Amino acid sequence: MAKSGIRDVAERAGVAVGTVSRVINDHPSVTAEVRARVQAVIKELGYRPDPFARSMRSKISRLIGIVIPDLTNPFFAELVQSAERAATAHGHNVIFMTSFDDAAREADRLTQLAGRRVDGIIIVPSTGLHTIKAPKGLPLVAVDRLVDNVPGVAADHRGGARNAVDYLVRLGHRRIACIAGPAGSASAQDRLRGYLDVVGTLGDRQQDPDIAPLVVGAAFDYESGRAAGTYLLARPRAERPTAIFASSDQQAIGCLRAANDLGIPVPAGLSVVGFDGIPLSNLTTPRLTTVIQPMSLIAEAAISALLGQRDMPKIGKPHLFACELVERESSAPPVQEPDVDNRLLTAAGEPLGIDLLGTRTE
Amino acid sequence: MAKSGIRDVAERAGVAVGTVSRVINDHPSVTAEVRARVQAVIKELGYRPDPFARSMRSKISRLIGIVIPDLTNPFFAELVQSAERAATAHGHNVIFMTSFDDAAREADRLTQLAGRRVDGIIIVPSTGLHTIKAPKGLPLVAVDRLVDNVPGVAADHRGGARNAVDYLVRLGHRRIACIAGPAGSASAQDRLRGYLDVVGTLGDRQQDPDIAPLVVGAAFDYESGRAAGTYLLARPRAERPTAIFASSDQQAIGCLRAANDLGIPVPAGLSVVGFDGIPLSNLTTPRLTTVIQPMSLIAEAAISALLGQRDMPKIGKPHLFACELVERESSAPPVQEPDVDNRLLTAAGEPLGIDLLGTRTE
DNA sequence: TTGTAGGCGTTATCAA
DNA sequence: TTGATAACGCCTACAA
Repeated sequence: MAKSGIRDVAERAGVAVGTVSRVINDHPSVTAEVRARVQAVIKELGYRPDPFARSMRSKISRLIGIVIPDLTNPFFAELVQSAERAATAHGHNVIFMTSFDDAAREADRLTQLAGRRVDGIIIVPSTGLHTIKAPKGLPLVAVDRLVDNVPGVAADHRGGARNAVDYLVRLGHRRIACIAGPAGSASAQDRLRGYLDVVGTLGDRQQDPDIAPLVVGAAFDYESGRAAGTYLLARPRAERPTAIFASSDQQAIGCLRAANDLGIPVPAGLSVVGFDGIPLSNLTTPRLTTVIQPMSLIAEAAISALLGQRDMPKIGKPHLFACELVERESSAPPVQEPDVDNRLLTAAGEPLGIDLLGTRTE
Repeated sequence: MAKSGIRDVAERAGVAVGTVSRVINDHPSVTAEVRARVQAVIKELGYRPDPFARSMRSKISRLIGIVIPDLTNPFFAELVQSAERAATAHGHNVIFMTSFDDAAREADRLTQLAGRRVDGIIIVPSTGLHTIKAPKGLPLVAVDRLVDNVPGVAADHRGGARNAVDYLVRLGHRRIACIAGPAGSASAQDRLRGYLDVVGTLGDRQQDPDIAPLVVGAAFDYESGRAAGTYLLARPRAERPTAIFASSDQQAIGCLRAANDLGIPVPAGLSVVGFDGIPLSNLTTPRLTTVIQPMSLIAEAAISALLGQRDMPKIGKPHLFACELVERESSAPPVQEPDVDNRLLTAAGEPLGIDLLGTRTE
């Protein structure tokens, strides 16, 4: 049998096509009796409305686009998975795209999505982007990395970072280094700010050079974390940080690796705290103390903002979700150090690559 | 200005709508001059053909669906990413869906995809599935986990496993355990077969009970790997395997963790070999010796089979891609053992959960 | 090569 | 509440 259309159903049910349409779309003004009859016929004929014809008229695709820089990042993978679940719950499907963290490609993807007439777009902006050329009239929400001209939802990166570093301070650490994320990432900047919030108020820098910020920039991935960790740790013990706050779990894990390569025991000789709360963070050796972002909450909020049209965050006033610090095995109080001449430490105390917070490159 | 349609373009260019359509679709029978003029107008007006109207007529959506069990598995994440890249290269977009490894949900997703009129579907079947109810007339290709009634492309799991275990044997190991994947996974079965291929021909079992297969089943994730590893290693040294072949990198990494928890040094006291070649495998401590699957090749092959319609693997004759064994730091020759009474080992030599290869549950 | 017109399967409008 | 009918934007014979 040829696939049946709405008119087949109408005819078989003895009603007009309009009525069938109303039944399909749950329009209130249909008698219960008629509705039942029509639905019976629909089931009988195995009728499935054609999404194209439908969208052509209604201008609604029930499709949303999601663009992320890199699915290899487990954090984004979790985001995509959660978003898909939420979208499905709202009766929508998801077109997935990767920007490979490239602004040009990202712009192209956005255009494609607009061409597809998606109902909305969720985007994790590519690094370095601070403004997005959104197709006119297309709901867009930025997730995780916030930008200036688009509504956003994200974790409270700054607050989370603050908690993490504060925790290290309470543990007794003073020489706390920070592996910052890429300079172009808004979330990386916020985490760095959180770090500086705490370290900056740590006491009198004249008295104790150790408490100066020690920051090195790196990409978010494992390997960059390892490189940054190696850089930070490859110096005499007296100059070496006793704790490292990494801007991502992947960096932190790379850091663990670096410490291991250098024969530095964690947490005995070094405390490491990560950020994100990817599943793996709980399975490393030692298990990673980290700041967990409530990913599924964030994804759901983004989706329902996009689809529900209510609760849409104002531009410039993003919705922020609190993070949770989980204390695991990679952090501990610093060990007693052999006497050292503090004057030798000045060099190490100098801020490194601190221009990360410099002017934005529009 | 209201968004312009094909007739606006036609009018503005002084041609008929049919001609414009022909230009859009690269139909050969259009004068170069006319084509140029039309294209100029298209650009001038910023005209974008409506995909719905277009698909409604042509029955082609330029959309493909991809359904995987779990994006949290970095291996699948890489697959999705590669597939998206390949699909984009073919002018298609990707609708992404998660089955959460649940057959019912998977079936529902397939139905949805069919309803969307996608041009084809790539699926990593959920565990335990050996046959797929494919929507009639919809090109479908199974990736990684092969099923009986659908064309498939995957890595040569069995060959890869064989190489890995063979490598351990050449290193001098005899008591080689295998952490098998879930019983329902075809790829897990193939890897187990590869393991058995080698261990089964290892010599005279009557003479040397050590060479009997030692298999324990587990899910593919970290935690299951850790549990399985703990189970395998929590016995007297003399009965303990000297090498473990895990069916996934995640399992292997969990295993590393278990070994560490039990104070067993790797590779000095235990060799571990994984499977998949996820990025993380190169960043663990120690770096993991593993079998790398050529994911992007596999994804590309799947896409071009689906879209190119040529090179479509025959049902029952899947396209297999060779894996590469990379030797890293988690494997080494077994260390000299203290004398032990071999007769005590018989129990450990018994196959465990070997029914993994039993009859399929259709 | 180009123009014309019919129809794809729905939804929306307007009467009844 | 229901029915009839005109769009929706495009493709594709078929005719010129």
